[in-house]
This record gives sequence, C-alpha cells and structure tokens, in this order.
Amino acid sequence: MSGTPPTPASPADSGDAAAPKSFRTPIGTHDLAPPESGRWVALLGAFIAAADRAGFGYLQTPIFEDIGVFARIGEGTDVVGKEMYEFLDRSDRHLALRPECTASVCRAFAQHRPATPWKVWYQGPFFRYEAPQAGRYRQFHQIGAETLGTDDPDADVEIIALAAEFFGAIGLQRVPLLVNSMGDADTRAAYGEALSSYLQRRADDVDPKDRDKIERHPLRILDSKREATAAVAAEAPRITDYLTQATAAHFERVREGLNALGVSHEVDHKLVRGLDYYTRTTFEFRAASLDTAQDTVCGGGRYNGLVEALGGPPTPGIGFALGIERLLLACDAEGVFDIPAQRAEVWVIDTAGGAAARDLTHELRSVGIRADRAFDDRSMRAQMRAADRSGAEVALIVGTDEVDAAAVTVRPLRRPDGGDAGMPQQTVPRAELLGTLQRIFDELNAEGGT
RNA sequence: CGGGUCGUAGCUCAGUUGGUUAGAGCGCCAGUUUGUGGCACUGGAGGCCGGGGGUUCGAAUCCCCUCGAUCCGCCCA
Repeated sequence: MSGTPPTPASPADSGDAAAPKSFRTPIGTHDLAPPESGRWVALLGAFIAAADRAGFGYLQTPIFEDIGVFARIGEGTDVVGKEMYEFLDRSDRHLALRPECTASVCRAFAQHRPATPWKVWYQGPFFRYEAPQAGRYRQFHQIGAETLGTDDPDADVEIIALAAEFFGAIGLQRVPLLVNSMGDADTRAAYGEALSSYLQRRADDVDPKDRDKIERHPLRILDSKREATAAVAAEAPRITDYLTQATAAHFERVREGLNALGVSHEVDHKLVRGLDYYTRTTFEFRAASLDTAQDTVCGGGRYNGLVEALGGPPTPGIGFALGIERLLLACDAEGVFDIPAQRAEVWVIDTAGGAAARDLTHELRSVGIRADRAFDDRSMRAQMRAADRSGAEVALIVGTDEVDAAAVTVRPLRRPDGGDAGMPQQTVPRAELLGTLQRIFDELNAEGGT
C-alpha cells in the first residue's frame, strides 16, 4: 500500500527543511486497495451477471446533479434536509453530490423518455454528510436496479427476486426479507390521520426523545428502536388495513409471486422506509448476522409519482439499492465471499540482465497466461521467494546458461496434491516452452482438480 | 450535531508507582560458500510514542486543548 517514505527533500531543492504536509482521506471516506479491492470486483461481477440474465442494462448518471433533482426525495428527510453535499459551481449553478440514485434514474427517464419498461441497474459512490459509524460512511457505494414504466406487481417480484438471487450468488444466507405496502396517496392520507390521532392519544407513552416525531414525521415513530416507543408502535393501526382495493390486490399479488418463486419473506407493518416517495410495495433485506446499528443491507420500493414530480410523464417505478460496504460487513459476519486470491500462474526469474523477464512475461501474457516477474535485478534467492509468494504454479528460470543455449528452465513450484515440495525441473528450448507449460498445467488440473 | 472508547514501527500490541540510547511478534530487505522458494538461523531498514500547550529536574506515561479513528444516539444503504 504505502511505499517507502520518500527521502526528505534536500535543502538545496526546497530551501526549507520543514517536513512536507501529509494528507489522509477525508472523514468517512476510504481508499480501497488490493487485495480487498478484489472482493469488490468480484461482487460487481456477480451482480452484473444476475442483472444481465434478468434483462437489466447498465445506467450511469452523473455523480452530481442540479440540487432540485434530490429535493423530491423528501422535504422532511434528513437526507435532503441536512446531509447533502451541496455546492455552487463557478457559474453559480446549485448542485449536489448525489445522496442516492433513484431520483437520478427518474430524472434520466424524464430527460430521455426511453421505451418502457425501462430496466436498468447502476453502481457507484454516493454521498451523505453524516458522522461515520459501522456500515455508514460519507462516501458509500451502492448497487441498485430499477424498473420504470410498469405498475405490474410482477415487476416488483422481479426486482425483489433479483436482489435475492444476488445474495444467493455470493453465498449470503441470513438476510431475511421484510415487505410492506404504503398504499397510494389516498391510503397514505387516510392512514396518516389515523396514525396521528392514535399517537396523540398515546403521546405520554412514547419515549420523550421520539415525541417530536409525532408531529414532524409520524411514520418514523413506527420503526423507532426505543422500547417505550416500540410498544406504542406495536399497537398502532396498520397501514395494510387502510389499503384501497387496488393497492391491496397489488400487494397480494406481489406476495403471491414471491411465494411462487420461493423467495421467503415476512410482512412487517412497521416497515415505512425513510424516503417520502414510496408508494405501494416497500421492502428491506436485513443482515441478521450484523449486530451493528445499521443492518439494512438492501432497501427499496415502488415510487409511482417520482418521475412526474421531476417533470416527466406519469410513470410508475420500482427498485432497490443495496449498500456494498454493509453487504461486505454481512459477508464477513457470515464468513462467506472471501477475498479472491489474485495469483500469477507463471513467474519469470531472470538473473541475466532482465531482458528475458521483460520479453517472456510479455509473450506469455499475450497468449493468455497470467505471468509476472520481479524488478530491480534482485538475487535469484529473492526472485524465488517472490515467485513462491505470488502463488505461481511454475517458475521460469533464465540465467546466463539458458541465454547461451536459447533455453528456459521450467521449475514447477506446486505439487498436484497441494503440497509444495517441488518437482523435478527441466530445461527446454525456448521454442518448446509453451508446449511444456501446457503439459504441466494439464497435469495439475487433471490430478489436483478433484 | 450530542455521548462512549481509543491513538506507541507497514500490521497486531508490550512499555511496570513519571527516570538514561522506546521494545516484541508478524511483515519487509539482505545474508547463512558453487544459479533455486517454503522451514530454521543471523543481521538490517523502519517510530517528532497523532498534533499543540501545560505541570515537573525529568513526560510515551499526569492535566488541558485539538485532530483523527471507532462505536452509539439520530438517520439511512
């Protein structure tokens, strides 16, 4: 990662002996370096495969947008209220770093008017100005998928199944799915009244720290973690009792579909989600293996009014976002989806000046072999150590003898049985090198690949 | 933004009631006779003890401030 510290600038160059200022990543941000970064690449690969099979195409939207795009997420939410990275550019345009992607996807839809259904997935960094803690960062990363242009409950099922499929692909087991329905505007209004009057009646039983929410954001009372509040919430009216016939039927069909696909789930009447735009289906996957404060690994729902609110045609939509950092935390907790080993297949050792290492690695790579080498003309011993640590199957040794004979010494480093005691080496003419390597790999695959 | 815990080598950590040149393990580099890895041994590089101020003859150690990390509230992926 960090290399050798640079030698201090000589007074002659700098004219000043003061140590240069050093920097680190801003609060709540992180570098992602090998080997850990290999996990992200693999994770993305697994998602891409699942999304591709389900007919979702990749959508990339800007990392910053006109701040108005995000205002529709919810006036009362912290996400737009106080957590946005907003700024004026040099021409006084009021912009913001994106805190999430659904609004951007809807903006893109309104801007381009693609044919429907529009099925897209996205991936990338998002930004929220919050104090970091376990599973919550100022720059975090999400993968998500959205289907716009259809209100068909089977689209909801497809979206949820995609997330479930992905969890399965990376080996996550303990991520129970919770679903609920927020109904439509009418049910939300009717339910809002019922909930408010109930909460006002029980205000004294609500934890004092939650009381202000009764006025400000009554829905959020429902998912409070405080014991007293949770007790009140448990007896609160349920939104599913206020669903219109159409939304109730929609919800029923979604559940039926999940059952049909074997996606186990549970209805959670207290699942309200934080963002204002949700209508009808809402859902969350929570990591049961995590005992951190943030255990929602994937959240989503339907947002039938959002495209219109962003100046587009009335267009229904459903989607989810999943937090990569949290997902990886959950993988750690379950002990699944390890960091993939990145290893060379062949390591070239050159004690005759380096030209052979330069040329051979290039030649091997061009025929598809993962080949690597040491630099700086190190001793043979050092190069052998590097070869061993690289995990390579085979070392190719080129010293002065080999150069004179136009040959290469092929030195296997692993045994098919997994041991590493070494096998007899052989010196072959350079012209026969690829064939010899092929035989060795075949042998290893045949005997070792049980 | 409020609260808890914590900052000593690249990493994980020792460092006794304040007392001389701040240590270990791992990692890294080099060697242990001829051109050969893992194991073992030897040596080496690498620390403004997070930063600033204070108390003291003397501070990694005590006090204050600050910055950062981490966790919780809150919020959310």
